[in-house]
Amino acid sequence: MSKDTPIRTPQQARSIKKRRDLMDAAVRLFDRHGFDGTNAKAIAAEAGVSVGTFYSYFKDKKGILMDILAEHTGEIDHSVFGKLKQAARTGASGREVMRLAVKAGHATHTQPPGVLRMLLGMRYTDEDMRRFQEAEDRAFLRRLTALLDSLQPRLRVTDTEAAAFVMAAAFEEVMHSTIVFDQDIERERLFEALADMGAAYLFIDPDAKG
Amino acid sequence: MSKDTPIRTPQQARSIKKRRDLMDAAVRLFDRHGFDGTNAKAIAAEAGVSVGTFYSYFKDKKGILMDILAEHTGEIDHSVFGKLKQAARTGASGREVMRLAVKAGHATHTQPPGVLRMLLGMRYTDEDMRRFQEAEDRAFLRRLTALLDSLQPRLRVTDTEAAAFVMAAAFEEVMHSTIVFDQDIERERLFEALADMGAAYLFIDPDAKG
Amino acid sequence: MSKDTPIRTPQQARSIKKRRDLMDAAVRLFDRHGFDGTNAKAIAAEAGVSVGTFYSYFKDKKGILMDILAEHTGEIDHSVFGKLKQAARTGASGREVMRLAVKAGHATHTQPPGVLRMLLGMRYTDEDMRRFQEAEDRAFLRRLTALLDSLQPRLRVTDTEAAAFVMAAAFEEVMHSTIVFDQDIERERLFEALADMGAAYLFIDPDAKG
Amino acid sequence: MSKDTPIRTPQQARSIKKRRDLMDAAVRLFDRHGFDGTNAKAIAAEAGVSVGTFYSYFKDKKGILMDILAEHTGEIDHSVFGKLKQAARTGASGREVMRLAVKAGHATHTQPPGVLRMLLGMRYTDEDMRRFQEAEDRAFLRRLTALLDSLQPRLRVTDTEAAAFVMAAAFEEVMHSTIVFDQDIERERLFEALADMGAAYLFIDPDAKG
DNA sequence: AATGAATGAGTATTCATTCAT
DNA sequence: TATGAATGAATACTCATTCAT
Repeated sequence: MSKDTPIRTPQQARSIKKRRDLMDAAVRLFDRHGFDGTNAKAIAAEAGVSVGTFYSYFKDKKGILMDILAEHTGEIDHSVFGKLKQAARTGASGREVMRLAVKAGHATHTQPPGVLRMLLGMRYTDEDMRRFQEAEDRAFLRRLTALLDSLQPRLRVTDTEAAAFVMAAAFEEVMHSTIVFDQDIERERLFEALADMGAAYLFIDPDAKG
Repeated sequence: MSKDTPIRTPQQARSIKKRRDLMDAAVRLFDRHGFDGTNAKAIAAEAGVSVGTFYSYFKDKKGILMDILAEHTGEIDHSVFGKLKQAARTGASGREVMRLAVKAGHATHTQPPGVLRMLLGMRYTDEDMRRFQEAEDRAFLRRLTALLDSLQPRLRVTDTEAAAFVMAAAFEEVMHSTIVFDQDIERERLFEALADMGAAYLFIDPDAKG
Repeated sequence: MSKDTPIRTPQQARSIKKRRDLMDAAVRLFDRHGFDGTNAKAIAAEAGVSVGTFYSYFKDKKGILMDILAEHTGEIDHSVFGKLKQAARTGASGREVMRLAVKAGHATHTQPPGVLRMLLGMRYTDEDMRRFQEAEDRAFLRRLTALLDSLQPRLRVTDTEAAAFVMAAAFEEVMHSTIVFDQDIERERLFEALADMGAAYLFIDPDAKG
Repeated sequence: MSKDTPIRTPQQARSIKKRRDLMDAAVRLFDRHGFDGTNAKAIAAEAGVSVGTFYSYFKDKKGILMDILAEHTGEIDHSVFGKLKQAARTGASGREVMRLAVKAGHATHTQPPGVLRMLLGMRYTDEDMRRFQEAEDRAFLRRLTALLDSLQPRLRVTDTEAAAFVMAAAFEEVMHSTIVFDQDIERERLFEALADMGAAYLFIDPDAKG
């Protein structure tokens, strides 16, 4: 019931490496076989340790997933919004800002495709995952809305919150589609269309220098 | 695969009804508990028949899912594209066409939310599902591209294929989000933003009557 | 969550036999290895069926135990109290009644020693078991108290409830000891002492005919 | 068994304290969670040392239990039998002796209820435990028999060995019941009944002064 | 003396699917 | 046609114990 066994937060170099190894192994296997298709024993084996060791570093099979996830979070926003704000401030046109956004959005998706697929799937399947991503989405939307607000009065949209939502939706879906599904259309054309969409939708004069 | 007990394609009225009952039962349970959370025995029980009977109507647990899916397909395209083409031909403005599209797109999602969630999740999880939906998406894109082409020369986009993709992506994601996830923003505002996005992105003069 | 899979209550002869076989197998293994030392797979194997079958007849590993237990219950009280009341009514002396009681109490313990040991152990270990046996004990005490009351005015005890408790405690412990532990003293001497104790403790004149 | 790292028998003060701490910690946890519900790591943590240290003081998880047990042994007999013999020698009536016995028997159970429950359960479960307690019981019976013999010719029982067994059984069971199980009857009534039983059963004239 | 990281065997339970009746 | 009893593989997680440091 009230058992102890707290999860080890490694300080020693060897411990840190082992944790790293386990997470890398997990990413490898999740990428190949998905979450349900991967079991703790296999992760441990792939990392060259025993199951017991796995469970001393991670509370759960889901635990290691959340930890992997956490690594990919936070950096994202900073890089994306940082770049865009700076561009807007230094006189870039709406179209240029959107092209940057597409590039940044793409750069953001660093996970192996299989991992991304798994993550996306679990949004619909796993309650914790849904909550986690919902929180992330909300935070992202707040920042995007703020960014749009800061671009006024160059914008043609007035409900920036809704506009942010629609833009984020379009971006996400296009990004994910190009990564996890086979597409007939080359990625570059899609990215260009995406940037064009943003430029035409959001800006009064997409090509006017800021 | 090469089994000798082929799946019954029911001709008799009673058989047809039983098949119907099973599919309805499955939808009910999938909606409540998802795909993995529902077992064949439970579906049979909910439909008031035995597991054996279930397996004489459907090859698989996945089999019934695919059959359910198949029902919801085809009708969709017709209704959506039919309405839009007619509107465009009878002098609707770009904005009006987009508003119609949003409405139609929304009307298209007739499945119970839980079923939609399950379906969306399985896109990323199940190979067969992915293939099925990829095929559907491709067909949809072809028709949407054709629709856009038929709207020339009123459009500002030239790569209609890419534009169709981006529009479809935005629509899908917004629709799905509003159905399966909790949103802070009211649906109507999102729909209006979506229509506005399409109008501004696609059309040279969104408010000009066709 | 709300899965179905109700436990099969067998009507067909073959089913009944299988259930019987499983329970007999379980008794055999519980007797030899105790509850924790026996796993469902082993019970199934001993009964010549698969684990799956085990779980279609019993909810749980504890389920089969409770079912085994239930078999040994109820008959007990009837036989014991029936005999004693009749003896008292037909003029038996206090001592004769007590000798009967000892005999009946002993006859009541029909389980194999290992099973009894397991059951006794689980009283202290398993919450469900504790509750079950507490309920049984309470019922038993009520009946025993009533029996004593019906023997008035031949008794020297006045607080029949407490007397019943003490008598039951002594009986139980002696019975259990002689069955599950090694004793230096021959069982017959213990039984005679037990009857003598009851006679001297409860009755004003233990040897007076009723 | 033939390992070369023998269990430390502490001579230094610090060692003795550590051993004490571990045993106290174990008692605390055993009381709360039982034997199976407590693991070596938890005991070590509760005592503020490492698992390794635990295993340098005790051979086993069972080892610490046996050591705890050993502490509670021996003192018991002395106190109980000492008091009773003295009372009998100084003119107490049979009833008075029995009342003293009840009081002493009760005072003897100093362990926390959870510990007692665990111990009682393990009698039936663990071979070592059974042997240990069997040995204790035998020794206790020998002394009790001797005590009874010393009370002759005031006794009505002749087979003092069997009488001792029955009395011990009744005492033990009543004590344990009142400690580890919920009872409807107040302890005092049970204790009075117990004393009355002993008086009436053992003594020719329970109220005659010795 | 002390630490605590590492090991890995062990177990209850579910469920898709088959097939004898 | 229909039944539902039977199968058995597959999986997450715990914990007593060791031993290199």
